[in-house]
Amino acid sequence: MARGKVQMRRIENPVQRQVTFCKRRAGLLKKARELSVLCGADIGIIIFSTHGKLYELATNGDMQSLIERYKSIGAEAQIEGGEVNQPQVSEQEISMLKQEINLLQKGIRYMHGEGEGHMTLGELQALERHLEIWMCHIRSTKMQIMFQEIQLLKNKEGILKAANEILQEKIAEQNGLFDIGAVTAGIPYPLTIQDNIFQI
Amino acid sequence: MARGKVQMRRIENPVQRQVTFCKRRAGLLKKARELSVLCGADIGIIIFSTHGKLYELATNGDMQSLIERYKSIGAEAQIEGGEVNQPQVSEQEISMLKQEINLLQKGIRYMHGEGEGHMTLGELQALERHLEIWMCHIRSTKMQIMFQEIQLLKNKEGILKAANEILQEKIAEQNGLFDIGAVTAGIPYPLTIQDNIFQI
DNA sequence: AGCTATTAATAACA
DNA sequence: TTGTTATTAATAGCT
Repeated sequence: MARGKVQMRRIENPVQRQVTFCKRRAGLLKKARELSVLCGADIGIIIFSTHGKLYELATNGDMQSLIERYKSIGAEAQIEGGEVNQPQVSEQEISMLKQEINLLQKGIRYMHGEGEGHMTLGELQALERHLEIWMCHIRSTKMQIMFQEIQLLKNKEGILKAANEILQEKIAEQNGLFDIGAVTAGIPYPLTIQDNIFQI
Repeated sequence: MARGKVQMRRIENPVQRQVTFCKRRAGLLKKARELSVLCGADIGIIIFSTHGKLYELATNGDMQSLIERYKSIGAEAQIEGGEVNQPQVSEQEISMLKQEINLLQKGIRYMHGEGEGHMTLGELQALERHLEIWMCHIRSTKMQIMFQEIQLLKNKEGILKAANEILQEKIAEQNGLFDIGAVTAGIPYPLTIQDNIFQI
C-alpha cells in the first residue's frame, strides 16, 4: 500500500524484508490494540521472526492468562457435546480473574512510577475499595455543593420576593400619586411567580 | 480510516461495535497473514470477543506448538531476573473471586425476578459494563437537571433583583413622603447582595 | 452484506 | 532504525 502494489510472497531482499517486518509488525500490533479498545476484545499476539526473536502483545492482563483461557475454551469446544454445569466456575474464570489481578497490579506499578510492585491480593482489594470510597466521597461532595448552592439561591429568591411584596405594598399605599405599571414594565416574569421548578 | 476519524475509545453502540469488531478482526487477521508470508514470521493471534467467543489464527503449524514455543522462550526471559510471579495467584484468591462471581449472578437473578440464571462469565462481564454505562448516563442526566435548575434560579434572581432596584428607585423618588427603612427591616440580606456564591 | 469518501498504513527512498 | 511522501489498503457511515 504505497508506491506500488506489493506481491504477496516472501520478500527475498533481506534488508527490505527486515524493514517491512519492522514496520508491518508495528502496524499489526497497533491494529490489535485499536480493535481491543474499540470493541472491548481481549487479544493476544505472538510473533516469531525468521531469526526466532519473539514479539508479543496482550491487550488485557498478560499472555499467560490469555493462553490459559484459550486452552480452557479450546478444551470445552472439543468436548462440545458434554454439558458440565457445576464446574462452570473454574479454569476459565480463574484465568480471567488472574488477568484482572494483573491488570490492577500493572495499574499500581504505573501509578507509582514504574517502580517494582509486589502487592498482595488483599492489598489490591483494599486499594480497590479505597478507590471506590474516594469516588463516592467526591461524588457526594459534588452533590452537596450543588444542593447547597440551590438552597442558597432559593433563599435569596424568597428574600427578594418578600422584599418585592413589601415594596409593592408600599407603592400601592400611595396609589393616587404614582403609576405602578411603569415599575414592572420591562420584567419578563411577573413578580408573583408560582411555578414549581423548585421541587426536583 | 473512512468517512470521519474515529475516536480511540470503546464504541458504545452495540450494533456498530459488533460491525466494527467483525471488520477490523478480518483486517487484523489479514495483516497477520500478510506479515507472515512477506517476512516469513510465525504468528499466532488469539481474540476473545466481549461475549467470550474465540477467534484464532496460527500462520504456521498450529496454535498449540506456537504456545509451547512461546512458553519455552518466555521461561528463558523470565529466568533472567530470577522473579517468580506466577504462584502468587492461587487458592484464596480463587475463592474470593468465586464469591464475586456468585454475587453478580445473584444480582442478575434478582434483577430478572428470581428466574433461573445461567449466564456465562462473558455475559456477566458484558452486563457489568452495561451497568457502568447506565450509571454514567443516569449521573450525567442528574447533573444536567441540577445545572438547569441552578441556571433557572440564577435567572429568577436576576429578574427579582432588577425589579427590586426599580422599585427602590421608585420609592427613593418620593423620599420625603415615606420612610424606606421600614421596607427592608426584617430582611437578613441587604437587597444589594454582592457575594459571589454564584460562581461554582 | 455491498458501496464510497476518507483516513490510515506503508513501499520506496533518503 | 527513523523520517518523508506518493500510493495503496482499510474501513466508517450508509443503504
